[in-house]
Amino acid sequence: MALEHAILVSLTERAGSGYELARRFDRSIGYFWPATHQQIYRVLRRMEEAGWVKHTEIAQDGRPDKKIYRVSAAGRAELSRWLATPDDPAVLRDSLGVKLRGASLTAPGLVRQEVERHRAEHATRLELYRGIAHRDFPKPAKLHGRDLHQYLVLRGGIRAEESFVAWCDEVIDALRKDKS
Amino acid sequence: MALEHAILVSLTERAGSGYELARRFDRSIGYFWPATHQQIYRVLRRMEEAGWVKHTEIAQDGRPDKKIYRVSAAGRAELSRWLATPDDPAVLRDSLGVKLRGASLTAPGLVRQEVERHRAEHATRLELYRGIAHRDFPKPAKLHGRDLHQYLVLRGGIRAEESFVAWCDEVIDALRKDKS
DNA sequence: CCTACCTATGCAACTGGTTGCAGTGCACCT
DNA sequence: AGGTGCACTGCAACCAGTTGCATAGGTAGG
Repeated sequence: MALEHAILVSLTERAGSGYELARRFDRSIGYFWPATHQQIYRVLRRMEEAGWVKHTEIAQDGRPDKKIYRVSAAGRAELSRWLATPDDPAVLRDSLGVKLRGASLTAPGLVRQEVERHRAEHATRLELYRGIAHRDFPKPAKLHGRDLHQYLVLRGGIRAEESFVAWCDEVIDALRKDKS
Repeated sequence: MALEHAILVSLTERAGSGYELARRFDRSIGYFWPATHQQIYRVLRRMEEAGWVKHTEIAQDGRPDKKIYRVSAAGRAELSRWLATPDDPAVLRDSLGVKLRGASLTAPGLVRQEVERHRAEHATRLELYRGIAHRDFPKPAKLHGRDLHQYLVLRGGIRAEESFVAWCDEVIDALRKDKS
C-alpha cells in the first residue's frame, strides 16, 4: 500500500509524468521500492480519482504528449496521515533461503553456485550504491533535512547489500568445507 | 513462485497436513518465506493437480479429519529442476525507506519514532533467531548436510536483522543530531 | 457455565504486482 | 533503406498474496 505514498513523496519533491516517475523509480526510490511503468500509470489514475494528484497535459512535438502530475492539498494531507500511521516491519522473503534448505536434495555444489551468482549480483548492486553515495554525498556529516534523509535511505541499501554479501561468503565457505 | 518449492522442501523433510505445514511455516521456513494457511491449502490443491504431491485422508476422533500430503516422484523431479534453475535475487522493499524519504514533510521526530518502533520489532525477532540458533545449533562448527543448511539459513536471518537494527540506530542518531 | 482458543479445512472477494502486447514518431547507426 | 532504441501512454490477462468469513467439536481457564 506504499506505492501511492512513494509516488506522493517523489511528486512532492518534483512534479512529473508517469514515464518520468518510472525512470526515477529505476534510478533511486525503486532501489527500495521497485515499480514498473504499468503499475505507476494505473496507480496515478487511481490517485487522481481519489483527488490526491491532478495532471496537466503537455503537448510536445517530436514525441508523445505527456501528463504532468502534481500533488494536491488532499494528496499532501494523505501523505501526512500516512507518515503518522505506523505500519508493520517488512519481512524477509528470499528464494535463496528456500534453495539452501533444499540443498541436500540435489547435486553437491549446485546450490553453492547459485549462492555465488547471487553474491555477484548483490556485490554489483553494492558497488552501484557506494558509487552513488560517493558522488552525491561526499560529505555525509554535513547533511541536513531532505538530503540527510535521502542519504540515510541509501545507507540502508548499502548495509543490506553488505550484509547479504557477507552472508553469501559465510555460506559458500561452509558449503565448501562440508563437501570435503 | 517459490511457495510451491518451499512446501516441497518442507514435505520432503517430513510429510504433513496443510495445517501442520502452516504451523511449520510460522515456526521456521516462514521466517524466510511467510505463508498463511489459506495460501498453503490453495497451493497444495494446485500441486496435487500437477501431480507433485498426493494425500491420504486420516480420520481422527475429537478433531477434524486431516489430509496428509507427501511428495511424489514428479514432485521430487520438479524440486530438482527448480533447485538447478537460477532465479533473480530478491529485492529490498520496505516502506520505512519511503517514510524516511518523506520525513521532512511532517513533524520532526515523527518518522524517528516509527524507526524506533521498527528497531524494537526487528530487535525482538533477532533475539528470537538467536535463541533458536543457541538452542538448536549449539555447536555450529560440527554441522553437516541438512542441519548445516538449516543453520545457514538461520544465520541469514540473524545477519539481516542485525544489519537492520544497526541501520535503525544510525538513522535514529542522525535524525536526533539533525534536529538540534 | 461461558468464553476463548486449538485443530482442521475451505470459499469468496479483493488488492497488488507482473507480463505481454500495441501504437506513434523521432533519432541514431549501419 | 532498415533496424534498434527511446519517449510516452495505455489495455487485458494473469498470478500471488491478503482478509474476512464459515464450520465443527475438543480442551482449558475464569
